[in-house]
Amino acid sequence: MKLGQGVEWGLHSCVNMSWTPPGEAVSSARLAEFYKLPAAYLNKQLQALVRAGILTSVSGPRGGFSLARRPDRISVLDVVLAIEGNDHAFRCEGIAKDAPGGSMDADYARTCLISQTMRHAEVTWRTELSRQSIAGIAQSIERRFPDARESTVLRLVGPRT
Amino acid sequence: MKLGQGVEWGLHSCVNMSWTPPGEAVSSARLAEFYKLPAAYLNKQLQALVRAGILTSVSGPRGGFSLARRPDRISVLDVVLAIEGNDHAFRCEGIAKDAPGGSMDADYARTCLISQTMRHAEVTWRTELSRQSIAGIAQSIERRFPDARESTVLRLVGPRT
DNA sequence: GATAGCATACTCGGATATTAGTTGTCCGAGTGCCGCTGG
DNA sequence: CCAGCGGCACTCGGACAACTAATATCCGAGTATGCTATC
Repeated sequence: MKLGQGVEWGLHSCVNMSWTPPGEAVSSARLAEFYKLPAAYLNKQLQALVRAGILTSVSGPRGGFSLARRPDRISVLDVVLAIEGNDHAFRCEGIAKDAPGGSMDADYARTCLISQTMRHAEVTWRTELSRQSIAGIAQSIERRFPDARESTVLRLVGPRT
Repeated sequence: MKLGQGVEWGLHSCVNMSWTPPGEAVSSARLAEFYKLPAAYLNKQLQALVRAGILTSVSGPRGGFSLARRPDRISVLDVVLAIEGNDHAFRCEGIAKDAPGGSMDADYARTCLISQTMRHAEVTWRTELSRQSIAGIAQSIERRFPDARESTVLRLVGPRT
């Protein structure tokens, strides 16, 4: 059970983009320099967020990424599923259907108690993540580090002219 | 976010072993034949459970694996962690310590709100799994399929002489 | 007939290939910006 | 001085390579079993 690095990058990027003024796009190169990350790979991860409808992207100069909807409408779960894929963590291959008494083959995921247990635990995990939104995290950060927002915006979009 | 196949095999094997008479060991070959699985690979997974203290193993004829403690003392989480490793799913690399205001470098896992959120969700997942025990699952299966236990034991240890 | 010794078959355990997935890099397509040219 | 136009720099997007982890397999170490030969 391991999550890809892109989840962390995607979440941080979304929080940062929730602070940038609307209409201003942030390029992946800028975000990558911010965190000292490989720019092209970060770009690749953000592409997944675009495909999931979380971000919008524009090409060309002054282009980049920006949130596709209000940050309080983007849950942490949305970002995780967009990057990791929405497959279930516990892949029940239904091995018991090959077992001797395997006449109960219909859909093993329901009848198998082990599968049910694992699925239920994963549902609680997903529910917990769906409760937290990008906006909520951003607010918590602002409360704890009052100048985080200002310094981040300054570094990302540069000093406003 | 993906769990290895060994988790499913390990859980099924533990449930089956909770039904076998105490003192009787079950070989990995027998379990593998039961589920139509590659025997050597299943053996490898069960080795991890032995290292974690969940199973005990004996070599030689009439040898095999058996539960190291009462099945109501073995949680699903124990099996999952034994096979998957007890690392956290969300690897917080502390990317923000490279960010401009990165003086808050001490231990980023605590101060980073994103890390906190992911960790908290994982804790609920683990808690849910720790509530379920091998014995509990076995009982539920027995309730739903009354003859599951008998047929399984018969198939695993053969007809008792 | 009983017992000690021995070959044997069976088991786990770890070392070793093979495959899939993640991580990282590169180049092309598209787009807005800037300067140049002509009126 | 102003409008139109062409080159250009910058961006995303997807295709390609390197590396890591999961999957699958094989052979050696050890042990209880069952047979055999001897007393």
